Amino acid sequence: MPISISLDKTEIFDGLTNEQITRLLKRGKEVKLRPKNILFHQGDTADRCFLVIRGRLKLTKLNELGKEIILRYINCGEITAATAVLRNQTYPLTAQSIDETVVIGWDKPTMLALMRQYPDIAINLLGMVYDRIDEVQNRYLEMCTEQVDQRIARSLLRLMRRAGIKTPAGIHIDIPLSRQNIADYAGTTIYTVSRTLSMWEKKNWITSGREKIIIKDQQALVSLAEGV
Amino acid sequence: MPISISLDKTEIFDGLTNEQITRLLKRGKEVKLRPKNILFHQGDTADRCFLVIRGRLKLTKLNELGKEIILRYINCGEITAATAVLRNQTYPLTAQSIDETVVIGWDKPTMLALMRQYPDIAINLLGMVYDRIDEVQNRYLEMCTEQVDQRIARSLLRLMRRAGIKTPAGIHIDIPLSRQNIADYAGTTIYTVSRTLSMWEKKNWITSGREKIIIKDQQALVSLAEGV
DNA sequence: CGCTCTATTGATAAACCTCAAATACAGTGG
DNA sequence: CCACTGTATTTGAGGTTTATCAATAGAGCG
Repeated sequence: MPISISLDKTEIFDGLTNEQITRLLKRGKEVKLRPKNILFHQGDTADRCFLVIRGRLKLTKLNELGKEIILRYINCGEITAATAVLRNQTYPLTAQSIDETVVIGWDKPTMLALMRQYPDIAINLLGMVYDRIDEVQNRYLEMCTEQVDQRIARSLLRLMRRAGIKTPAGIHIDIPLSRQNIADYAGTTIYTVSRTLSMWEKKNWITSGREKIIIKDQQALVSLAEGV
Repeated sequence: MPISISLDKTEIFDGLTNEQITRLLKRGKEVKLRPKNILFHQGDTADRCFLVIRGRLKLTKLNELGKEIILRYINCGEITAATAVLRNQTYPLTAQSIDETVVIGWDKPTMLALMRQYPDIAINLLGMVYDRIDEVQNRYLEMCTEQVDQRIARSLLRLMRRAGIKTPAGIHIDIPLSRQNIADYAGTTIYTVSRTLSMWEKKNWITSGREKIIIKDQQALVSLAEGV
C-alpha cells in the first residue's frame, strides 16, 4: 500500500507508534478520486470521515438559492468530516478533489472504537478542530467588518500559506484558482475580483493569469489586509 | 455545592454515571461572575475551559480596528474554550457574563487527564464542537450571500431558538439585546437594524423596545430569511 | 427635572453588485 | 501552424444596497 511517509507526521496520530498508525490506516477504506470528483455532497448522510493521503480537496457550501462559497482547501495529511461523522447527520458541505486524490475513509463505529482505544486520537482531533473553528471565526469577523479589497488580500495570503510555492517570479499559489474561486472564497463577485487583481497587477504586487496567481509583494498585501 | 440537576444532562457527560460527574465537577474550580464581568479576554493565555452552571455568557471578537462582532451566546450547561485550552494558545475571543453567572473551570492538565480516563468526554466534545462549526459556517455563508434584512431575520430567529420564552404577546428573546448587539450579531450597523426593526414593527411582525425584542410573526421572519 | 444612554430618522455618499459586451486564452482538430 | 470553440477574464455604465453622518427623540434613573 503506497502510503506516503509524511503521514506519520499527521497530527491526528501524535503519540502513536508507527505500527499502531499502520494498523489504523488498514482499518479504513481507500477511495481514489480523479480530478474534480465529488467525494461527498452537502446533504448526503455523513457516514464516513476522510484522511487525505494524496492530492487535495476543496470544501464548498451552497445556500438555498444555489450561491456557492468556498470554505476551505484540505491538504494532503489532513482530515475532513471528522466531527460530522460522529453526529449521524448529513454533511454540511461538499468535498471535491482538485487533482488526483486518494483518501482513507473511516465510518462512525470504527472512529468510535479507535478513539476509545486511543484517547489521544480524540484529543488530537479536538486540537485540530480548534484550528478550523478559529479560521472560520476569523473569516467571519473579516466578512463582517472589512471591505472587499482587504478580504481579497487576506484570501490570497491564506491560500498562499496553504499552497504557496516559492518561484523566481514570486510565490505561486499552487491551486487552480479562477476569479470565480477567489470570489467564492472572499465572498464577492468575479467582477470585483478581476478589477482588484488588475489594480494590484499594475502596482506590481501580483502576477496573474488564467486560473493562476503569483504573489510578488507579500508585504503590500499584508499591509492592505491589516487596514492600510 | 449548589450544582443544578440539569447538568446531569449536559452532553459532555453523556455515558458517565452521576457519581463520576460529581467527581469531575469537583476537579474544576468555580468562578462567580456579576453581570457584565469579563471571564476571559481575547488574547489572554487560554489556560482554562469553562462549563457554565448558572447564567449565560456572550462571546465577542474584535478586529484590529476595534470593531466588534458577537459570535455566540453560551447557555447554562454549555462549555466554552474547550478546544482552545488544548492548544496552549490565547483565547481567540472574549467571554462576558450577561447576568449573575457561575462557571467551573478546568485547566489543560486536568482536561487531558479527564479525557484520557474517560474517552467519551473527548468524543462528546467532538460532537458538540461540530455544532459550533456548523453554526459559524452557516453564518459565514449567510454573511457572504445574503442581504442585511435576511441576516437580521436569521439573527432574531437564532437568538429566539437559544433564548426564546413564550409570552402572551409573542416569543420574547430573553437576553438584553440592544440595537448595537443585534448589529454586532448580524454584521451590520445600528442604523440599519433600527430601520429594519421599525419596518417589521409596522408590519406587526415584532414588538421591540429598549434592549427588548418580542417576535409576533415567526413565519414571516422565516420566509424572509429563506429568501422571500 | 436633568443626565445619560439608547433608538430613530433623514440626507448623503460610498462601496459594491449587476448586466452587457468585448477581449484574451487554452485546447482541439484540421 | 492556424482557425475554431468554449471558457475565463476584463472593462464600462448604471443602479442598489447599505454605511455614514448629523441631528432629534425617547427611556430610565437618581
